[in-house]
Amino acid sequence: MKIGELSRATGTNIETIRYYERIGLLPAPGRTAANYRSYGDAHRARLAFVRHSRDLGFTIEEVRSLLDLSDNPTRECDEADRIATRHLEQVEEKIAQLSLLRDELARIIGRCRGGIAADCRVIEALSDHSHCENAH
Amino acid sequence: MKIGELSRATGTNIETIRYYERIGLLPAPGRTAANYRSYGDAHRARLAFVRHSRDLGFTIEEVRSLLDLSDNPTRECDEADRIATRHLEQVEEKIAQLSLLRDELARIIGRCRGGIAADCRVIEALSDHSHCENAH
DNA sequence: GCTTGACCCCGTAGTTGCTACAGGGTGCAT
DNA sequence: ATGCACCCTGTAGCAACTACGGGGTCAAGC
Repeated sequence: MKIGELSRATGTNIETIRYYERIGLLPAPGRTAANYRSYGDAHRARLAFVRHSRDLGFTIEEVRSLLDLSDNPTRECDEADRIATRHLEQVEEKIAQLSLLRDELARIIGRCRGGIAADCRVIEALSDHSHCENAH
Repeated sequence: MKIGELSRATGTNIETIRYYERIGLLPAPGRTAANYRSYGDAHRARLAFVRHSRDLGFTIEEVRSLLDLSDNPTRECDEADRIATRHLEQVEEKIAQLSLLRDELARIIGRCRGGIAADCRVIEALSDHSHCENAH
């Protein structure tokens, strides 16, 4: 298939596919006589793996390691487990941070009664960190 | 005070302070005879406002609008409220997304029993989106 | 008086993960 | 032959910094 078809099949921007090839995440495919990229099922599966991993929030470098493991199926999978576990920890930490943020924002907004900026609780709260309840 | 002192006082990288000045978020301060930047309390307060807003996740452009309101205290504060409310919605959406992610990751990792990559559930789950329970 | 070190200056390039051109070629239908 | 959709390459842009190279300034210590 040509790049446009692969793009539609995987929900990936064409520019992104070429970008992945450039940084060595996807192998360079064969070319047609007209120098068009020509992909097969293996390419599609690999790109799906990449997209799925990226959607789950893994960095490009993490995806590279995971692909590497996937390419060498006799290797121990400790590393995949380690990468995923560390990522899960990061996601959990991010959720905790954002929850504090959400509470702080809700508290700030809740105090605003409209009117002019001089009396605005949002502006005031931003000016003075000491009004905060959480560390952020 | 000089830039290093302001940096320590606000917990802001020196390069970041110069960057904020370059993009017009902070006013250019006076200079000493040796051409060193010289800051006063007003600068420190403004930078604290910026840092606090950035810590709360507002974009630079949002901070610009909020600073503008803060500089013009007779204006209506509807806009500050609108910016903060929209931002709160975005934070809540992000938390919801990350929570789905966390569940999916936990589910994937929970299935891994160690061993070689050929049998690794993490790799398998990444290869095949159909194993997922959530849309992401 | 001269060096050492901490601090400051500027301008530019790098980071992550794409996305968007500009300026061209290809392939098929009308 | 001419329109149109599709493809190619290479480079530049985005956010929000961060790092670097190559210099100037200033007080302290020998």
